[in-house]
Amino acid sequence: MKKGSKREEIINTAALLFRKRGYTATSVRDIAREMGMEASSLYNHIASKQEILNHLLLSIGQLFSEGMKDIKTSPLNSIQKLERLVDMHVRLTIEHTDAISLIPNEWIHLEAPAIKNFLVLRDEYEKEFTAIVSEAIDQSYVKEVNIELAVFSILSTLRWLYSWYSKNKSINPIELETEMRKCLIDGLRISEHTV
Amino acid sequence: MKKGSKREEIINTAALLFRKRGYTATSVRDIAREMGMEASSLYNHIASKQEILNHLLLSIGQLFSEGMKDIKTSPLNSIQKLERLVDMHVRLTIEHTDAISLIPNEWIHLEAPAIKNFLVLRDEYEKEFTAIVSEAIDQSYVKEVNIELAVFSILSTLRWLYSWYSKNKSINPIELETEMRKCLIDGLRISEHTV
DNA sequence: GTCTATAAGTCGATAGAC
DNA sequence: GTCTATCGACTTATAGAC
Repeated sequence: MKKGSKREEIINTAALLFRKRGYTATSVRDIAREMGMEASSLYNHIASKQEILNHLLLSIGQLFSEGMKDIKTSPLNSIQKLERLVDMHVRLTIEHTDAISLIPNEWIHLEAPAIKNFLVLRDEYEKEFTAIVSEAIDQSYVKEVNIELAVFSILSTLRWLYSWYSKNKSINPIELETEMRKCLIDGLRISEHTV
Repeated sequence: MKKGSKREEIINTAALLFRKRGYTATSVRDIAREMGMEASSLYNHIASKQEILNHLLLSIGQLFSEGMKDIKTSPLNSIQKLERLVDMHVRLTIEHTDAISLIPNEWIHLEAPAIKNFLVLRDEYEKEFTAIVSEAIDQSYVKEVNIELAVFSILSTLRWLYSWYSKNKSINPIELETEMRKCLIDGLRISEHTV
């Protein structure tokens, strides 16, 4: 496993601590202790604690934006795009568990102007997600539901998947994608027509 | 609207601030400012900041436990119980939005022994929730899915509902229950047999 | 690039006057 | 029950020696 720069090590260490204790409750000294150095030494590699949070959230936000763009511009139909979105969340959750854990809550500790950049990225992502669900309804792949609530429901689970994955790392990624599509798109109930 | 005691006012004010800024980033002085008094005066009504968090999380946990007990011991069948659980989350979210917002993340800031009490309540609740889904599968109301992942998926959305509701308070509660049951149990996809 | 020392401020909580 | 004053610990971040 290739080792990153010391800066990257610090950022990854911070991500783990931010996930476990929260951004505010994690001190620069905590990060330094975990790195085996003094707090002041960290400042040779990072500008501030805030910069770490900013970097983590905006870089993971970029990954989601790029993934969304690829799926949106693909030749897949709307329901296939929806399935690919679920798969992308599963894959990014497995690859960037700690950074992703900051998305639901810790973004509130971003300062201006970083917080605005993050919220713009998030809003754009949700709009594009909503457009795909809307298209799936128009094309009769999906039932007529409250679209905003359906998108919220799917994204809530996908954004929290990191907490489930943290405790179940041995699951096969393909199986996780399959199960998530069942839970989020297909539904649990056995329809009366097929019983 | 009946006004509570000053202690209750403080706790409700703290809940709102904890939701918006997080427990750690909310100072006792912040709570006092919102109450229009000095920080030291709060201590005539509460023992500590930690006591507020403890009270909020354990009292809301009690409400869920009691609701679960009522549903579990009811004469409903398993799929009806599952629907009632969704309804209960919706109702408690509407009635206790701020306190419920602390469940996904802020419990990590509980100290011993309160944190253990909270986690015992939560684990019991999840076990009983899982048992009901399991029963629904055995009785062929629900498809054969990864039970733990399905429960996680449903609870993720229900625990995050407070954030959607905070921005959409005008929705009719009955409609919200109906839509959540569709998203979480029935599924979005139109099955091939019914098209 | 790492250290020691420290600045400048905030934290939760308490003492004691009124 | 509310206030002013304050304690001691902790916070992020910087200065400067090596």
